[in-house]
Amino acid sequence: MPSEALARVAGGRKLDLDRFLPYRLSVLTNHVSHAIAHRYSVRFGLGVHEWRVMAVLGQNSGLSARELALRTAMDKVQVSRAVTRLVRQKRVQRHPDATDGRITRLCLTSRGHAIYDEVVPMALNLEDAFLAALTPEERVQLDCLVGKLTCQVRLIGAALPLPGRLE
Amino acid sequence: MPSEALARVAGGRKLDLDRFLPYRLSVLTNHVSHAIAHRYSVRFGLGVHEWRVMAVLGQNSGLSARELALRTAMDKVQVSRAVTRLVRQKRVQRHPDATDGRITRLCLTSRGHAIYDEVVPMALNLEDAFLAALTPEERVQLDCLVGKLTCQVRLIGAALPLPGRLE
DNA sequence: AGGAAGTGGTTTCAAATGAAACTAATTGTG
DNA sequence: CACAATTAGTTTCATTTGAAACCACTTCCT
Repeated sequence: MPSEALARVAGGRKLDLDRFLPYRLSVLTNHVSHAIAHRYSVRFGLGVHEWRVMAVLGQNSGLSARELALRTAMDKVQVSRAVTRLVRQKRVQRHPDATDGRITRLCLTSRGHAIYDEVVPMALNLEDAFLAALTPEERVQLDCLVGKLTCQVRLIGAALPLPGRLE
Repeated sequence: MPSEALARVAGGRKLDLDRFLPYRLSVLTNHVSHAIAHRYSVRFGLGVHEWRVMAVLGQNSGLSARELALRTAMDKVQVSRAVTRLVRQKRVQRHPDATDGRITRLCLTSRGHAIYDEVVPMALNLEDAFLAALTPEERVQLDCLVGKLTCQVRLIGAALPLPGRLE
């Protein structure tokens, strides 16, 4: 009875990390994020969160912090901090909202826009470089699969509050 | 000439975050990781890194910290800290290596194994829950695509040291 | 053998993070 | 109108993280 170097059985199945999808996804994503982040961080001193905020503002000027949080999947604290840094660097500007005193509307400064216009092609080129490994059909598949999984993970996440009711 | 609310053009293309693959992957992965981590963290006080170490040791007992780092895609500092915590909790044991005094070999304690045997089915069930969104063929596709992308990202990552030579 | 260079692993220190508390403005309600 | 309940956003504090410096041991080289 070989006692170790033998993965434990669980519900009849073993856990093999190299075939465990969440793990593989995580490794893949970390590498991708790092590769991209590395490029613009060395060039502009931009962190991931800062860049995300800029990316969304570049597309959609005048959002509030809360709206940013929704669109970036960051929480409001992260948004707040990223915006603070960006404002300090004069890459983003705050404008008080006309009708609601709690809200500040955010947009890129011209300086911010200049950076945006430089980073976007970097990001797109890097995306191209990754996708170069796939055929056009495979890219369509990927798009579809990621969409479905994202949708599914939201469903499951919604059911999460329940503690250990999985088994 | 509509000056804003109009994404800037970059090399002829706009950046639309919702269609930008690295971003979508990142959001997806974060949700998945969180969903899983949440479950075992509430139940066992296990962090992501600790669980990864345990997962690998459960499969392959007696690895060194460096080998763990390779298999988990964590760096050696993270491994060191995760192992320190796990040892403190008596979930992992260190054994000096017979022939190389720098190395310590690591393995799960019986206590660690018990946890492993409980977490594995949780993880597998959750994986099933995600994959339930896909047909069997789609799962095969996904497997293949993730493999190709992971391979590609390694290639690109290897070329990374070059600073801004992308454009 | 003996010192330089390399490796495994831990520690240190500054910066990033997350959760909860907090401020300020708004909305709702009696 | 006044006062509780919400919402936007910031701050605080304890913990985590990442990078570089740091030991201890081994290997390489002469």
